[in-house]
Amino acid sequence: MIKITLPDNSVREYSKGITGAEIASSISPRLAKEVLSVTVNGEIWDINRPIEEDSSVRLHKFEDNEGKHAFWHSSAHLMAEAIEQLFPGTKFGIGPAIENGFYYDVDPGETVTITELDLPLIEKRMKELAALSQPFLREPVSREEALRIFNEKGDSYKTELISELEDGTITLYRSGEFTDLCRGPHLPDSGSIKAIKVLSVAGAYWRGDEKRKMMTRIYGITFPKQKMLDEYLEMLEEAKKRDHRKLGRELELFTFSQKVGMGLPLWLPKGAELRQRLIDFMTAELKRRGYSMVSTPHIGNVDLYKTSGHYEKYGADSFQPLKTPQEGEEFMLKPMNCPHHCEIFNATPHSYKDLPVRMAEFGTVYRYEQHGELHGLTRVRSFTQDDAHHFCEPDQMKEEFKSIIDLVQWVFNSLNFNEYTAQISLRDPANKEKYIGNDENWDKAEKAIIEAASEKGLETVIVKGEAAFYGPKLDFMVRDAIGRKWQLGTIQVDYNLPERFDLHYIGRDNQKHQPVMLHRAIFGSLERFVAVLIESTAGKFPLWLAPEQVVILPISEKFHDYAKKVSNFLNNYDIRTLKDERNEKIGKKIRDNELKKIPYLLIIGEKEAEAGTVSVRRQGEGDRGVMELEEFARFIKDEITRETA
RNA sequence: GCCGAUGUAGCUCAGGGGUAGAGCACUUCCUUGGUAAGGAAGAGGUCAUGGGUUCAAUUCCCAUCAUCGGCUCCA
Repeated sequence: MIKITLPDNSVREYSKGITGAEIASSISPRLAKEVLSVTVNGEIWDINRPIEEDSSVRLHKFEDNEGKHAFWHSSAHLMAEAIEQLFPGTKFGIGPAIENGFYYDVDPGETVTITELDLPLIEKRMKELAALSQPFLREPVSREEALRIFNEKGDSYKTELISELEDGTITLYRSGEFTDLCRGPHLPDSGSIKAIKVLSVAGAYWRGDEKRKMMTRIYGITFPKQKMLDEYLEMLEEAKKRDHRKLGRELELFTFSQKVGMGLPLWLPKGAELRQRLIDFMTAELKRRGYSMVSTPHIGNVDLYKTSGHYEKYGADSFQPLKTPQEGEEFMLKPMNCPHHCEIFNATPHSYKDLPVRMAEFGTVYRYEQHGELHGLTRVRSFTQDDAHHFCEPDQMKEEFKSIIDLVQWVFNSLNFNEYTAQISLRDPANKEKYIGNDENWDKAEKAIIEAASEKGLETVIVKGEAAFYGPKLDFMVRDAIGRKWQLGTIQVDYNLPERFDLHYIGRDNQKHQPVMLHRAIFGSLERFVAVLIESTAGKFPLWLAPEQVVILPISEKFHDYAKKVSNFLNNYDIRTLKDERNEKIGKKIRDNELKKIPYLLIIGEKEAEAGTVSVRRQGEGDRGVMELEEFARFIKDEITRETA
């Protein structure tokens, strides 16, 4: 007998060789039906793999990530089997489960291309194969044996992978006619894969290396129930409606022009106002928090970037320097603000008593992004950072970090942004020579970040090896409507620039000392932030940010005079007001202005004109009843105060 | 930059070797209306751009550009 410890710390005795599936059925028949994978002593296993010793065990259903993982991983094998049958001779790369579904990278050979038209065929074959309920059979093999099998198949990608694996750890999984190199775990059989959608096809470099072969990546998703797939597809459709590129056009916020150039956003009046309001909001808070605003030009001498080191590292992949009539004089469009800010720091002498210096700028920068990478407002070639740099003494670093985390939390809370994650990026301890700055400083900085985050109650993920070469960092990430991850705010420690720009301050000992420099952005860039804001609000901005707050809808021409009076009245309260005086019926005006997502609609007719009132309607919520003019103005002001408090 | 797809009116899209069509938006007229689409008429397009095939190309072919889905990169 062996002892099995369950997550609730209860211990049950089973005979040696018991499987996860059998444990599940000993607990409940329902669990037995739903269990997909099992964690045994921290390792995820198939549910039909015998457990030979005392273990702690966790059973996973589809609702758990571990369960989904097995489900989708098996689905990837199913898809590969379908592809192998439909496109004989296809070579296979990797086919993992991902956050939403799975993909498989395949190479169908030089003469064959798999296009969107083939996806329904693959899907159909997958459904046929799933219906066969083929078991996924685990088979440990020697490396030699594995190489022989995949050499025979001509699967060169697989043999490349195998040759990097340690002998004795290699397993194959067989399902139907398909055999794959795979660590597992898998479902017992394909029968539980009831709902299948092959989603899309894309190119992907083998092992993510652009020098290597471009493979065909096919994405799919599956569910145990058709209803779940329907809901997922519906959710995707809904998400598309929130796409900031679509809403940006519909709400007349921004546009792009081929003539101006790709990736160069043009802010339309309503978008520009929204953007400005964010700037004003942030500026007011920065002043309260001891920042000084600075302003620097859009270009800088090439020598500036040679000093900073950016020219050497990124110069070739940047917009190329501008020349002037003067021989040998070259300027670069600024790709970041920090070198300029360093020179501002250098412009005046500093005592330790002045530190920390906090220097902020809404600085527009220009980066040459590759064509294929441009994406709406989230990836552009010209954008405005809410950039700032803190210059402080080493001992002040942690406090500065905390103050910045506090600011991020304050801003995100003010905007009802709850769905963000924070990632701390540290050095790769195995590759310390990749980084500049000494060990002691790095240790100090990494410790300061971790402690600051924990003291601010910020939940973080720590990733080793993701730090910049010049220092560790803390990034704030959010997801867009389709679930893609974007970085917004960032806090980075920099040991490079203070050194290169020879920044210093006079310490208590009357000696020169080098300050620590922190880079930070809260919005990240206004462009990306607005994009994320559009998608998270579906274009229904909070009242204080809405380009138009109130629209007045007179029932007929007879009430245009009263509409003007209402409009003037609200304007005196700085409430952004529009009138819809088109010759249309009130139902039509309501519909059109609801679709424009203007927060408040005021309907005025005979009753209102006589009584000096307005009939209030909240976007998306309907009739709110009649209010006195002043009452309404106060009501609006209160809402704004609540939002920005 | 790479793989695949797409490009027709301001927007969403249909069409197709013989110089273009719908709905919405727009303009004018009728209607002056009470909480999500009143009616009529009209205007609007070198069918992304440049080549080629053809008696004839917006349609077929090639290239370029842009957009979309990914990959790579991201100070």
